[in-house]
Amino acid sequence: MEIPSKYDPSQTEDKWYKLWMDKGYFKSKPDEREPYCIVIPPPNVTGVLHMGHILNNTLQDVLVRRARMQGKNALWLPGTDHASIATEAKVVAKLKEEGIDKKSLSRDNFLEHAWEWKEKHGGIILEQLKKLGASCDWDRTKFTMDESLYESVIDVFIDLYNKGLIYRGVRMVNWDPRALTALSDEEVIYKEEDSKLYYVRYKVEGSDDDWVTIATTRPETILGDTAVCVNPNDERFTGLHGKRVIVPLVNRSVPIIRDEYVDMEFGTGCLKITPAHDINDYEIGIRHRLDTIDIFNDNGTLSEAAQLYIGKDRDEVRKEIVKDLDVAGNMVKIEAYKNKVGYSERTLVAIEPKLSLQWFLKMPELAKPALEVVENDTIQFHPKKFKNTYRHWMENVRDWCISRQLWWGQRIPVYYLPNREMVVAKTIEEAHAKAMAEYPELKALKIEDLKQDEDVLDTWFSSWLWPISVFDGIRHPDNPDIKYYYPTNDLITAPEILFFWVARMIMAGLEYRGEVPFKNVYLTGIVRDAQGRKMSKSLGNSPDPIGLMKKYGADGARVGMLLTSPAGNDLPFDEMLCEQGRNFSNKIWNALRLVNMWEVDETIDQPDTSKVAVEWFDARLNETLKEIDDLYSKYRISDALMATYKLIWDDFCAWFLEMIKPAYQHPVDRKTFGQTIDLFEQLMKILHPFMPFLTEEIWHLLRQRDDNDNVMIASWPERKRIHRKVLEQFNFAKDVIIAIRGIRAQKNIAQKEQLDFFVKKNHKEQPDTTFDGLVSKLCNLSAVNYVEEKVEGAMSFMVKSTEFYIPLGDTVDVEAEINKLEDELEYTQGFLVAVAKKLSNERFVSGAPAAVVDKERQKQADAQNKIKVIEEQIANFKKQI
RNA sequence: GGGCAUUUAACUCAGUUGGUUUAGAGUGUCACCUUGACAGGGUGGAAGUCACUGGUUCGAAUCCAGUAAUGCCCA
Repeated sequence: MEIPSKYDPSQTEDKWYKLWMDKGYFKSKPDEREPYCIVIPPPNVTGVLHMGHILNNTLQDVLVRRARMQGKNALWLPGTDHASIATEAKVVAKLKEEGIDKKSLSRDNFLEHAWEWKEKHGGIILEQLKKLGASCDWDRTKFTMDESLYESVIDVFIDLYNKGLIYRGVRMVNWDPRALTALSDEEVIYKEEDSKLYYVRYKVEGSDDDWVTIATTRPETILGDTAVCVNPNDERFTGLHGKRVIVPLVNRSVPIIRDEYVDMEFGTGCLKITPAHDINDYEIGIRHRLDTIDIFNDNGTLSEAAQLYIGKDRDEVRKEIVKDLDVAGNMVKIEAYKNKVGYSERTLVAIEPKLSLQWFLKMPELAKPALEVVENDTIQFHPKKFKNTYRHWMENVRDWCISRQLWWGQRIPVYYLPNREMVVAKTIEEAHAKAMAEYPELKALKIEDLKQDEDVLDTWFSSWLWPISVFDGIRHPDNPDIKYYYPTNDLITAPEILFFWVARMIMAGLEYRGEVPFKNVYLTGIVRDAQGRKMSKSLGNSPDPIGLMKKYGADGARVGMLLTSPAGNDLPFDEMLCEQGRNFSNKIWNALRLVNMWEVDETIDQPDTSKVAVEWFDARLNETLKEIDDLYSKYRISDALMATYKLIWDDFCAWFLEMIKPAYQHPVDRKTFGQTIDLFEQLMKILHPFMPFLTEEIWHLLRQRDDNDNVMIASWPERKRIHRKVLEQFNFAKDVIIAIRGIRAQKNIAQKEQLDFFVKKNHKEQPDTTFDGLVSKLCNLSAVNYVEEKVEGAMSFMVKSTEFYIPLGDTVDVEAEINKLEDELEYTQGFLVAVAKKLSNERFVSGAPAAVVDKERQKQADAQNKIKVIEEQIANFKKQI
């Protein structure tokens, strides 16, 4: 059969993925084997695959495929989260396009639209993961709004409420005036921007012409001012203590208060205080018992409390109030100023700090044990440096605002009663019964009188249960799945969500299972473009992952992503890396073509050269396998890939196949052929986690296979004892071969021109001829001749302390040789000086360990010997001039 | 402003508790090779004051201090 010279992934990928699926190889159910489990960090249901997903999911697939090959019962459990804000925003936008206003819909009606949208678009990203080769157990796909997960979230809310960990409070929250919801700190993106600092003067009450000038970036909030604050140590303002000032435009009298929070250097040293609209002002307000005046409506327009500009948008009001303050004679000056403004991650509008009633989860009690398990390495972070970051956060943790003013999500199970009390219950019926029991005075209470909280829970309040709820371990803590798969093994995610996801999963795991949710956390880097910018949709700087897979093959893309992505380091992505991945595919493909086209002759014996070659490569494979296993155990995945890459490209293709290659149009012996196929198979197993499709294709082209003989379920190679001696022998031979090639290159001698070759015997030692045949074969030598004396007029070189000669007759350029030898002499002498200096140092000889000193002595002897030989050679050449 | 990292070849990175020749890899680059698996290839080169300054040590890319630049997190 004719095999094309280029590997074509489009011919293989879908075929093998389908076979793996049909065979049910991705499926897992509890049995007596050791489990290995990864739960996917659930991608946003609105999402499409981006480069970060490729990186993250390739890593997971590598780990899970290897674990499966190691005989573990491997489960990679997929799913998506409902992403309340993002999804709701998408659905609202879609309805708007259809001319439907969200406000005109009932809650249930809206949710119908949302579910419809989810059914239609929610699975895209999972389908894309299949293209990547992801070996997830798709039958177990979960969604954070599935009934069992939904109910788990509600159960947990009720439980934590009953434990006194959930409370309702007024807090300054990050308000998104477009999405009309509070956001967590993590959902706010701060951007530095050019804005302005406005200097506004307030008249001192009761004075004729005394003024106080404040500086602010937000003049529109003046309408909500309830104080002006100075630093008590600021001598400029001692005369103002106890006085009051008049807030411009609204003419409200407010006190001048003193607080050390005020930075005397900043602005005028005088700070206006708006407790309802600034977190710091809010805290000062509490300290000084100030009034709070909330001047904004939820949508960012001004409320009646503002007295002026009622109903106008905050941005509009800023422009108007600047003019009006100027007209009123209050505007002193305006300066250019850079400050940081928070924006909503989802809707991209500026965040409004706002006081509102929200639900909170107390963190300190939950955080303490969650810190402990990381400190004592029950959970290990890779790389370790994130332990510090984690500790810092956990020691300064703040209560978690878990309510969101949205519809898409788990609705808070709190019911308000006509008597302004509330009950927490799973259903309205239960709430009713509970209310009747708790408040006997509400005899006539009807179910309709109960009003459920309008808000839903933060999406992370679902995700933090993910490793438990996907196994239904909240509702049924003793079910076989949760008992078997929990704790899971590895979690692979981005450092950005270390706190608001990873940390909280650890808290939930300890709270609800009494056990950590995973043992290792691998933090990936962030995929950046060539200029170091984070890849994002808005910048449009991300390549299309599906396009990449088409162009370079899924295997090529996987290798490309992994090649330079050590854990925790950012990855400046370059398509060149995928090209390298694709080239690697092709290299392996062509190794297969070579082996496949050999004709096998049953009658010929195995040549010694092939026997030695097989011995060597087998040793080399085992040596590298040990290294690879070790790298995996340290989660150094890109290093494991590189070791695999070099084993295949350099050792197998460049060295081994050349060693055993029969002469042109000659057959190969049965034994060598069989051993080669065996070794090739081993390599495909080792490579399989990285390049699942290519390896499966090659596996089936290497020999006839039974129906269930697929590399995906083959067992990971067992390590054998490493034959060290043959590795050393090869390394020596390799140096000799490289030196001969160097001479060929330098002298422009074609490979097909045979060379004579002499080795000067070291008198004391019996020469080791093991690799002579291979040196001869690979370098096209007439023979390897051993001589007692140096060969005159020949090109020569040294490996260790052995001299080699290649007579080239007239073609030797004596002068060039002398120059080359003199360079080498100079280097070796320099080296010797360095070594000698060490050895002449009394304190080195007495202070350093004996082994180190011995090594230095050996180096010295080698160098001295080498210098002697080089000097002789130079002298010989000089005689010829 | 506070905290945590990072800085090694043109690029991306290794370099373990200080001692494996005067620091390695992959990619790129240069020269040669239209060799029969592969030009998506082969062979052979070049390329680094290990950010800087001091210190500790017989010995420092490695440990310590300071400086500078960059990144991330928090305020």
